[in-house]
Amino acid sequence: MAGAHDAAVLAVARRGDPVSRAALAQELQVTPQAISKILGRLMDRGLVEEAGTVAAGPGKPTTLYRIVPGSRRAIGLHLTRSRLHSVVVDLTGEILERRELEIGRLQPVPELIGTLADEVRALRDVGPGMLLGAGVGMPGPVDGEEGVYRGTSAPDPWRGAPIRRLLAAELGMPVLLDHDSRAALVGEAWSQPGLLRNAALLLVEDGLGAALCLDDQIVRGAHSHAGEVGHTVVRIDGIACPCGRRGCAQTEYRAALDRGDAEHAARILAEVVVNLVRLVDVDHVVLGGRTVHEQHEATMDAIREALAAGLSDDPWVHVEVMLSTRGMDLIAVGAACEVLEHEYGLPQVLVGPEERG
Amino acid sequence: MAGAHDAAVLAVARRGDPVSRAALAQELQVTPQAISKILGRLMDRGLVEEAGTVAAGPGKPTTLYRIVPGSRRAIGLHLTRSRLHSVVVDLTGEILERRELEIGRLQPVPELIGTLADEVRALRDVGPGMLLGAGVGMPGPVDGEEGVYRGTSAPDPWRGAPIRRLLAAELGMPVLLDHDSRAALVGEAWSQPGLLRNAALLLVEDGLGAALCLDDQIVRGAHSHAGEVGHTVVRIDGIACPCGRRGCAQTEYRAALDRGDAEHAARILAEVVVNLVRLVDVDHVVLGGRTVHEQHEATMDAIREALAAGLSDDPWVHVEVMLSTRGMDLIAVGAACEVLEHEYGLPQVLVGPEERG
DNA sequence: GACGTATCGCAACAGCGTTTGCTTACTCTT
DNA sequence: AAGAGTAAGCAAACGCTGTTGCGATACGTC
Repeated sequence: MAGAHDAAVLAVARRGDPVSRAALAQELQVTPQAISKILGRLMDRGLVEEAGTVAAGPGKPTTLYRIVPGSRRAIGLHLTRSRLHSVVVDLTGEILERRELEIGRLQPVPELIGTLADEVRALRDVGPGMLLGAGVGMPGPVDGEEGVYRGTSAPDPWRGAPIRRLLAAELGMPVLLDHDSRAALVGEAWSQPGLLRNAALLLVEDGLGAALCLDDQIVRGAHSHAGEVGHTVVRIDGIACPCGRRGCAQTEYRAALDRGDAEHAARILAEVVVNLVRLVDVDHVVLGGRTVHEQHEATMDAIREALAAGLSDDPWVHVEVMLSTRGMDLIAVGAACEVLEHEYGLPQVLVGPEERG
Repeated sequence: MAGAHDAAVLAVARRGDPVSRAALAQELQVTPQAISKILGRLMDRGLVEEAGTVAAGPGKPTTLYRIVPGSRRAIGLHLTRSRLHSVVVDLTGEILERRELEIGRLQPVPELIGTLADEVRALRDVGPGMLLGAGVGMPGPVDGEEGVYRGTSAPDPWRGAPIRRLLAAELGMPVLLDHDSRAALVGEAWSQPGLLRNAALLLVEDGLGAALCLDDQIVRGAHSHAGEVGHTVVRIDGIACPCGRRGCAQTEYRAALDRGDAEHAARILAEVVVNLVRLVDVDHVVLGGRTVHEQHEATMDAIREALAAGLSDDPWVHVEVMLSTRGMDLIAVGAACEVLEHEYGLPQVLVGPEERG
């Protein structure tokens, strides 16, 4: 696990307040001496710096350390069929600049890559620090490992496009591609380290998506398809869905909205959340996405109510429901944070036989 | 990650066929020299032995190694309100002996501990090898970390009982406690190493339970409650459930069975499985438990059909549906395998800030 | 019997965290 | 002002694990 402790120290530093070696040693369960070596490495890389000393009683005063937000940057793109939303963020995930582009028509893949590359180039020189690369978040089935948009069975010019490889070749920098909801959760977790060890994010845009983080690991699944919660059935024999089944959450939700029944729509989201909590037992649920943002209070109330009714009332099973801290930038910031996470996050756990492809 | 490679080598050896150093080096992505050291350690502990040589062409013939099944043993208990099923298994998870005990009435906790301990003592001296400890699998909310039966809000003499601590004290050996479905999945994964990297197990006993393994990690969740799939809603506004909500899978399933509609019952299980696959994207689904065993063919067909209908038809999203390999011993064997896993499995991943409680 | 080849194993080395002992820097007491 | 007490930090040695280099061993072929 090379770098696991380095990443953990960086995660603590990202919380904002300067920290002492002793506090880090306490939190990571290693000796202060090991923290010295870790901080030495991080300072050599320019990621961390000294932040003065505090004297609290007798003895040598404690040296404090803090993260250097401006030492690294990453670019994040949120791609949909109609718009392209772009941001540059610093090492802590704070936005340095933001761009917005309306896409008039469905571009063929080579043109799309050009459009994406132009946006990245426009942000390339914003802010200080080393630019690590660009992340792209988009809806629909995405293979994050391969960096390919899988698409559905329906005809689609983007289907099967190896976006990561093409864009990386075009730009000459590292590129990551992921599902929009997973990107969003990575972004939320990056800026609130330690809080979302076991969390789910529900993304309500045109469709309904989810992402899971269990034991500090983002769940991608066997085929990188985890989180397709929109076509989860909440009402057997319910409304027919284009996917061929009946009673899918996404279709029921949209039908309720279309007939003006916001209350019932909120209730469907609530049932989805409760089902999800029962299955994987997360203790934090984050809501995000364009649609939910408009009526978030009512939706959150409905979810909290359903959780209270559906779960055991013991205090040790409390589930915190919260709104995304990033608003409309949620996915673009998340895509950028995937790049940061890739470089400076906890190493992916992939042990066991035939560990790497 | 102390012992991660040792555990991985043991996992490969568990598959049965003797293996060479070169093959292990290839599979674990380490040098043959490292495999030498790892095998040396494992042989010192008696877990592995040489298994002859084979000469395949010019050069020094390859030495083969195999696991020593009789070197270790573990005891597994499957506890329900009416029965106690016990097994001893060897290091590979094979059953050495099995016992069955009817429990006439609901025993108070001290008496229950005595009953459990008696069964363990009866199996204590069966078979060769070092006895590692005992595992207990039981239905209902169980806190595997703490080894406590949480129970529901309903009055229950077992509620809050620290079974692990009490039984360990009584027996003077390590004891593990876990949810029945999680134990079952650990058992299945132990005897088929490498196959169930991303898998779900659906356990159909009196209730409906599930367990998840994602990226080779058993999912326990924030409160050790993961897998409570029985009270997942599959039909909003459906049949009233004792849990207070309507349309819970477990209640709908039982209602269908009670009115003799086996086909609809199977369909409900199928919807649960499809929902689960969509959310976490597992590529293996294992079915187990008393109830499903009687009609497994019909149930499995229904699930396969629903998966084919509900999932994209692309070949790279195939989901394998299989029946438990252990029949009625599923949970008892799984509980025993939790002990083996605890001792010789991949180390639990718990990195990051405030990593240990 | 000499030669090529593949496996095996010893020895030195490298990364990372721990242990141990000493130095530094500050406060409090006399 | 000098000394005692206390906490933080540094340096070197060590342990564990896997890697690299090189020589030893065992087999086939010419």
